[in-house]
Amino acid sequence: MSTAQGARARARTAVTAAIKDEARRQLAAEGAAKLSLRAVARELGMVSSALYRYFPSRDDLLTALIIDAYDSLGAAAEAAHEKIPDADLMARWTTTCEAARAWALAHPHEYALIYGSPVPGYSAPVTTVAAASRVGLLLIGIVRDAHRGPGLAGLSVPAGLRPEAERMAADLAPDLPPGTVIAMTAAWAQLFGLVGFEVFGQFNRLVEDPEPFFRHAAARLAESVGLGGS
Amino acid sequence: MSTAQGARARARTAVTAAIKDEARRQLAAEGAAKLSLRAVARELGMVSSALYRYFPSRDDLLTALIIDAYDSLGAAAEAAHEKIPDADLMARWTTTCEAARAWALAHPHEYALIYGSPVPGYSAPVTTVAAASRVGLLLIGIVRDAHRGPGLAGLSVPAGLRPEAERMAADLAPDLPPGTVIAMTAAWAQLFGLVGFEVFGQFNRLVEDPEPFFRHAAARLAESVGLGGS
DNA sequence: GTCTATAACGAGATAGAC
DNA sequence: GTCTATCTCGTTATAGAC
Repeated sequence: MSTAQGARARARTAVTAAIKDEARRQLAAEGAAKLSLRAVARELGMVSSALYRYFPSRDDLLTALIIDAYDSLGAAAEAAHEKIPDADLMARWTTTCEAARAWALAHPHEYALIYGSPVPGYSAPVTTVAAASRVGLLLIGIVRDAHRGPGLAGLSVPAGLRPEAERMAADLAPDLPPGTVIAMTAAWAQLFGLVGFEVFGQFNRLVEDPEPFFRHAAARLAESVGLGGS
Repeated sequence: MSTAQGARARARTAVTAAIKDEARRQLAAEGAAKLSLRAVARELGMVSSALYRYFPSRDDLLTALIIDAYDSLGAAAEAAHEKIPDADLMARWTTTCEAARAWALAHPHEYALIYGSPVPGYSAPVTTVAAASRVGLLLIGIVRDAHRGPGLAGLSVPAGLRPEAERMAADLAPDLPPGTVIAMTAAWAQLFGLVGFEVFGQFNRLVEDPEPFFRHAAARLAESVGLGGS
């Protein structure tokens, strides 16, 4: 794709990338709320109006950064996951979780952008959901493979949650038991609860060596969706 | 205490409260990053320098808002918890979790302030930790009571986590088994992972009725620290 | 002593004329 | 695309009212 580009298109992608790089730098320094097209332009030696040829608005630049962050996280998780043998379900799960944690620690400001407080006045468009789902889909795939093997019992759900569980299963993974889909959704949120607490400093002065702590918590999360022990 | 106040002191608390109220309003509208002393003063019909009689700096105002938020959350959780009979450990746990969720949904911007992305350039002082620990202490108390009863087995920890587990137990709850302390810390982070995903909209278009979903997840969290079933 | 108001600083954002 | 005049901000020094 990039080899087939003309010079004009190549220049355009280069400038687009430079804009996003500078925007990410500002994200780290000032936070998403203060991201300003003018400041990005100034730092790049451009005039602010020139930026509008690349991003029609500040919100569109934000959306691009969000999609990039989700994709970067998703790609990191997928790359780590691919190296594990298909049969080792538990290792596939924990490796994926650890890759998500490692990415978040390496990119705390982009992590804050996608899993932190919403940016005031900004509402993410539907265009972001595909990228946002990548880690979740990876985890679903692992649990799906576990259910292909010998009889793995579905997890139970209380009566009041039954309709929601069935609706969610139909939406997300019709081949999985509803109780498992519920447990996976919770595990997904809980995984990012653990990651967020570490990245945002909530564990400071409390957990001294977060890596083995996280490793253990991720393994227990796997059990909560029916993988491994329990 | 407040009845023994003179007129001077009463006026001072009233102005302090008005400043914080207005600051909270701006928090909701613009986010913590854009909290401005001048804007608060303007809205109150004061001059910005007058605010320095009440808060020595913008960061001190932020700190006060953070402590207030933690205390408000803690008080809500404690009030809900108090109504449950001591013997019903599972209900004490789930009620506390549900109170935290309800508070977060009712105060999303204050929730973002304490559990969302860090405010750029601001670092929370140690003064905040007492208020920040209230919910955690509540949960520890429940599990402690569970261990007072008949033989409740401690949870296992892998060898690599053993030293950390023992250090954390010594710090947080010397009377609880180290594995349980680890599990509780993870459950605490996971609880706010669930709450945060809902408050920040990550469950939009995914979980239609979050209340029974959360109720079930909180009950399963209780099991993960050794309460009830499992 | 306790407060509020005026004025100013240095730094940065912004809007509009050119 | 550039320049300038006018905003904002946090913060301080100072002077005066109660």
